[in-house]
Amino acid sequence: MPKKIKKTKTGGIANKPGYNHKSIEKKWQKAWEEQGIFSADDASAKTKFYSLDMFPYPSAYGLHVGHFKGYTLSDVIAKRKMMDGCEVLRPIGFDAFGLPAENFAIKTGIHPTVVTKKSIKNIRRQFKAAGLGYDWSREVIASSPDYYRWTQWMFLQLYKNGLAFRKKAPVNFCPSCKTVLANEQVVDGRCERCGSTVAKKLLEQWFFKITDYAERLLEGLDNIDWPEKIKTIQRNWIGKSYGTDIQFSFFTGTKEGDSRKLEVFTTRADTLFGCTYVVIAPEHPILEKLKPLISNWDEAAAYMSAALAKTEIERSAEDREKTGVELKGVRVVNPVNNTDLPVFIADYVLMDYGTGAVMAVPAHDQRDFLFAKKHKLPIVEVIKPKTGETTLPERAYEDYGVLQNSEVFSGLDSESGAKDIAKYLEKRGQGRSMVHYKLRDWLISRQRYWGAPIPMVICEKCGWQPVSESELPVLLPRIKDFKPTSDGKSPLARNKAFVKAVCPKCGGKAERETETMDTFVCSSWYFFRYTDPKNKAVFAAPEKIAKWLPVDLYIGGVEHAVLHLLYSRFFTKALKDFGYLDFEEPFLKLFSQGTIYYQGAKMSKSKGNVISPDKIIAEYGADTLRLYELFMGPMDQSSEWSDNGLAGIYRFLHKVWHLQYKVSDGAKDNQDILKLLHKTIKKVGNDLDSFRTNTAISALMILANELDKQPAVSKDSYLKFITMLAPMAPHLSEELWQIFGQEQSIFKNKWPAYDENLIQEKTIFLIVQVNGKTRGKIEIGTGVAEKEAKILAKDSEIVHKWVAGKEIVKTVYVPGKLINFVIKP
RNA sequence: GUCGAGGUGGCGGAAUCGGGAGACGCACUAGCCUUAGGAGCUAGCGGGGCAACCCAUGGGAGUUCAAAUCUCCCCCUCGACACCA
Repeated sequence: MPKKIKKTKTGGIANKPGYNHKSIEKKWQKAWEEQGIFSADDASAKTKFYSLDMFPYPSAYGLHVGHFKGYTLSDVIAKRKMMDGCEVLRPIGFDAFGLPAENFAIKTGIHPTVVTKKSIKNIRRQFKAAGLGYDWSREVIASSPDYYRWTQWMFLQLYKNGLAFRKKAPVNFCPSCKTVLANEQVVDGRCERCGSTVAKKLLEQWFFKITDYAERLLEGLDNIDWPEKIKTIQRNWIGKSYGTDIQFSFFTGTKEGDSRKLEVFTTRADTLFGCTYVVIAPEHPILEKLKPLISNWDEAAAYMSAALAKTEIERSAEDREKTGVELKGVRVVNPVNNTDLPVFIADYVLMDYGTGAVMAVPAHDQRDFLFAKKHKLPIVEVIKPKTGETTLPERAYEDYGVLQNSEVFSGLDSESGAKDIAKYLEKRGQGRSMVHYKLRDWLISRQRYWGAPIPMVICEKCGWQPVSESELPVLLPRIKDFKPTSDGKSPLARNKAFVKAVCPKCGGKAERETETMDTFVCSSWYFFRYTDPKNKAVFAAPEKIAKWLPVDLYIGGVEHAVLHLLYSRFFTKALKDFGYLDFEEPFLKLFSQGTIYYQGAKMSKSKGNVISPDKIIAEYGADTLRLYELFMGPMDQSSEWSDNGLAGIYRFLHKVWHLQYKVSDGAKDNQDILKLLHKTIKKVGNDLDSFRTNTAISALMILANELDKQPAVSKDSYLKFITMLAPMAPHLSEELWQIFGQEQSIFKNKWPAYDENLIQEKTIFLIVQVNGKTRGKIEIGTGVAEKEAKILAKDSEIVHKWVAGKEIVKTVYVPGKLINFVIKP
């Protein structure tokens, strides 16, 4: 339990009202909404600014304070932009389909429709209570038919352009959620949602061909202002590698050989002479064709089915144990030296990367090394380390070096030798330079109820047919029995009325697809819909898209680095190719807020360490919560929640409130105060521009402390101070603004400008160092020249004391900063 | 293992360009005020030393008149990926 927090009393000066967040926050939230202060005007001629927050999934538990860090930051930036004269689009909605709502519904027995509606209402209330300035007129809810109609439309566009297709493949299946999952949703072999161990199943499913866009998804990263960290995660996920596809022909003992070829992929063609066997993935389709040649087929077949039955965890848990079976009766020929080599199947080779087969070079690849040791296969060393030191025979030597035992290539540097060997193979039609990616196609089918139905029907005669666009949406029926089953079928398959369909092509008997789409499909395009959320003719009118997009600032958690953020980029590129857009990167600038930890762990319902904003807001107010989260530290760093930290912020807001009683029209500020004020305006502006809210607040605290020491404060200075505070503590600032008789909202007011002349110092303190150690400072005029400064410094007591007659061998002068005398010891 | 981010008081952090280390806030200590204090105000608050001063930004070396900041090596923490050929 959080310990009791020290509270500041709300009273203060006799007969004058104290700071009461409860009354002012509710009042302004209502007023802003009624006046539409934060609504975007499509017709505005001002510079547009599209500020996007990742829309939340409507958790039944509501949001915790950790969620508000990002939302608050973007709210501050958006409000600042407004005050800078921009027309700001700041929408919000709910990612309402998907497993969290559905799993909660299954647990409680309440229908997902009901759960979702209730959860949305609660989170909407939380957003409003935090003073987040969203344009509620543009709210989108992904589970509502006028939204998912367009999700289905998106599917159809992808289908028509060959980017949505069915494929039978080993897919990830979560036994607890009873559905297949995308690669990106499997973390460490476990379901991202429930943590169950994911099984492999061979199923025919719907995929989006994101792999077609691998290169563009990679290239696009170079031109967007995203954190390097997230770009790196995406680059690694796409996983481009350059290498060579090499063809090994099968050796049958005859001169003609066999017309069938085995293609392997390698990034190390330089090691080809060291290849002593080849390995094929157990799922490789070529095995079926080789069956007649394989004398130990039963043994091989047993290994294949065992490999398929293994989960990712089992397969990687056996990390060092390299199992496999030799395919007796099959051998291949190394194209460079015509030696014939044995062929193995082993599950350390993956089907869905490269060609699903590798050339094994035990001397120079650790995995092959372990396998060769275990199966007593020859190890041929073809690279001599340049340094003369080798890791063999303990382990494979994997670095580059000088080629040996490689016929004409011996003696070459192995890194360039790889290119020479690749060229040699290419000339003879036995290989080619090739690029492979780790990225795999996006599996979007889900055997679950709570999602957008896939708009396809299967006809007995015509096969799979898309539902006509005019028939959309394919409505998700409200069924009572929405629980998933283990038979691999969607709950919708049990609903006869839904399944029954007519073929759009021949008009004959057909059946509707009963699977629903991955919820990440819904979130891949929602930022377009915000620009035109009620349009019934198109997903968003072209002129609205042109007006607002791309998104200027997207703030959200790093957890979507390879999920939502990759999928959305893919959708945008595809829509551009279909002719709907003229840009292909949706989010120009991305910022990822750090996680808030509590009691040493990420806040989560399951760990029981969540802090609800409701409680904090009730006790201290939204402004305190906001300011505290902005003050905790750099916004991109994770930090630990501290109950005590709130108190300091609460005190600061009280101070700001009570300062109003020192303000009078007649009061004039002295030069020091004016200088500090203008310095603060400059600093807060710069800090907010670079999201350094912690130092911006610090600067405002310093100014407040100084103002508090004055007997009186001018109205002008106070209002400027309040204006700077407004994006961060909107309620208090608006209230004070109002108290001083301002008519329009503070957010319609301009961000204050600073006067450079007022900031200019007339004198500076020149730091005096002796041998690089600071020994004091002297006050001199800013215009003082080097020569004069030196004389003044030498004349000072500091130098007299520390130099004391010793010889000055060198003087370093940094204008306006310091002077350093280097003396003989 | 690979890649990425980081390591500064009792704590969160500041130092934006290589130029006074510790801003601002929390916690703590003393005093004032108060019927009371979990309020407010004043002062103190990295370590050592009576002091002059000395030491100090994970550890070690280096560059420099000058290093939290730059270079090299090492240690630790967190995050991402992880049999990717």
